Amino acid sequence: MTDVKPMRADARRNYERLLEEAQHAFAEHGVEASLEEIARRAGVGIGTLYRHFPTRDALLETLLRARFDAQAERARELLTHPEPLNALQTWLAGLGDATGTFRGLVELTADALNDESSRLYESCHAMRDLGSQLVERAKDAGELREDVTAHELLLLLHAASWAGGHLPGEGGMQRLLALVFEGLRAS
Amino acid sequence: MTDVKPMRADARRNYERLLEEAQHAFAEHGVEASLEEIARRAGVGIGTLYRHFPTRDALLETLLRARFDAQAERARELLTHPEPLNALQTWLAGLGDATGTFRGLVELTADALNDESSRLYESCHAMRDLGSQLVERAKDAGELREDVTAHELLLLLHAASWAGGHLPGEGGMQRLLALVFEGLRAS
DNA sequence: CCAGTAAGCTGAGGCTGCCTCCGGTTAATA
DNA sequence: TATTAACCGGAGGCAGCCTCAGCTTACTGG
Repeated sequence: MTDVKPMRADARRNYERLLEEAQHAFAEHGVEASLEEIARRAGVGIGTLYRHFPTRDALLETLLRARFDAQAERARELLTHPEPLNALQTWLAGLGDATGTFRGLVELTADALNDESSRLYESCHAMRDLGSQLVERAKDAGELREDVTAHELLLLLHAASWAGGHLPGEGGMQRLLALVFEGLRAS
Repeated sequence: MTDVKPMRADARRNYERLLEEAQHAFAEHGVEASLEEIARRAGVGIGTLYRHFPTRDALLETLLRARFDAQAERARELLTHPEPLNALQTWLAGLGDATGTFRGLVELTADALNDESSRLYESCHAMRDLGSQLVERAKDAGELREDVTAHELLLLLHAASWAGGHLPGEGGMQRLLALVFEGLRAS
């Protein structure tokens, strides 16, 4: 079906240089990094960047797909963890770390969850499904309130990740996520 | 001390036209709305906008200061509310509504909380202090866990507000805030 | 009422970034 | 080695940011 012709050698070279530089640029300047700068650093015309990645999202998506897959794999492992709620929390924390790598990435992924036409929506499909299974398992075990949805939890995670990015030190997200899971009321 | 000379009549007129248009523009397009567009709609050269508001933040701050004051006033009222934790939650919800009016505003205010040199930091000082008093009161009443700080709570509120803005319908923030306050564990 | 002047106004211009398009280049193929 | 489809490059049009030098005008005191 989708048996793509192999790329021409120069094309492949440029494609890979672009991905490298994009990774650096996004890590350093956030998801709004200048595309022209990326092309420049890759030693390639701006037109070439657009040929390979027609939109900024397409570029990001290519960089992120591997992570989504890894995150899905992690969920599969955690589905056999003896403590369902802990497993869920651990998984969410990992996801939070992943979305914290590029400044501004959380916004993108949060929006992607509500936009079925987005490329990112599609490419994190498997991951989301496995996340939902973790949620259901925690509910079935009576460890998680029944009225909360996987979608809401994912959003809460994104919120914690977002907030962590707006805190000076490291590990803010972990602390906030813990608070959310433990609750705020005095025991 | 700060007895400012009264503005020239034309200056005052322009200043007010600019604020009006800025309010519209930010409400419609979020905090990244085009400043040139604002100047254009106000029937004023771009230079005039920059004369009155040297930065985008200065413009925003002028628009927001009144809200901060109102929010501080609200906190003062709630300090006498019979249920301290409820009072705190109510106050936070109000604050969340306020930061939800302009798209992108939450990011700004969250950052301002960590940047003492920012104009916004200063201008929401009184409001923050009163918020802290609400937190202390809830702790003293034994309704709120002792180990959470006012700063963390404010950040959680911002997180919920942020997330609410990334949810399709209305009232997402309220729901998420409630979840955070009630906790996630099954009862 | 008028002239002098500080305060205020303007918008061209330099910069950066986005994205498109088409003439020129080159890797693959036979 | 000649052919050609695939690929590359970067000029150019657009929009937004911000500054600055030259012009205009509201106030003032006489």
